[in-house]
Amino acid sequence: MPEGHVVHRQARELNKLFTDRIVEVSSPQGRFAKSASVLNETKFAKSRAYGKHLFINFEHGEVIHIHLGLYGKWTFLNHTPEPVGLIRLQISTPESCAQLRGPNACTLISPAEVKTMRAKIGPDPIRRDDPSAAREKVLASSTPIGVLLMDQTLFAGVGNIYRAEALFRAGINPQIQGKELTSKQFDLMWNDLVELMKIGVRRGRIDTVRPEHMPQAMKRAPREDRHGGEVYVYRRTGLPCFICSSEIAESDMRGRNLFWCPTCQK
DNA sequence: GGGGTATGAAGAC
DNA sequence: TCTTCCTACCCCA
Repeated sequence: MPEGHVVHRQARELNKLFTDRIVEVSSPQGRFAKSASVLNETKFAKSRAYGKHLFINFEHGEVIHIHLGLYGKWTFLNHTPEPVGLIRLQISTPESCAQLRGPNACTLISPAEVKTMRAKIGPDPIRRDDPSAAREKVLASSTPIGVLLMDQTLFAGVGNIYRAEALFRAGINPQIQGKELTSKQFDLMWNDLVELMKIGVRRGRIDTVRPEHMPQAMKRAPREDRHGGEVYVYRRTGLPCFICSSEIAESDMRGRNLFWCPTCQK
């Protein structure tokens, strides 16, 4: 259940384990079996992450496109066990094994299709892409900024947690239209995402609480969050804001859970 | 054992 | 805006 930082980490891990290695490729669950058999015993070239999309290149130009969706998950092991659960894709060498479960997408695509997909992926804060085009679109949009932040053509790799946390840190109400933001606010938020997501890639978790608010954050109930990081608002509904003590609010925004502080994000 | 939930996004209306 | 897809895990009985 990843946002962009996780996918970038997975791309690195796959490269570490398999780049330039002849790999076994299989699909124990069967749904990717035909493509897997084409790639089996060929050389793994390189994996790359763009936003939440992962592309794996093989020696003869074949590419696997993977999108984890809500449930997708990679497991990395130093041995190849008997399959447990539904494994869509397994890549292995005698020393390493990567198992993919529950992806939204796992397909063999052509270089031309890679190009088409890449064109639809917007600037990625982790790749330090140029956000100029996204800035222009956001500042002209009558769509709420909370919706725009989830638009992968504008903010590739940003998901529900980074959305909520970036808006909180900027003191911006999620309902505000894109065009109500100033250029400066956009840049501050973009640069903040660059920083937050860089930390996310390094640590493998989402931490957004500034040092001065950590004492309040550490006082919370130990079971309060299960996503692993220290955050201001994500899944803290009804709990006191670390800055103003107001209750964190939750609502539905276009089918996704939205969290914010009604006081700090007027 | 069943129901609800989840860090996502495409496609049908 | 709604439905669908994909899987594991948690909570409750």
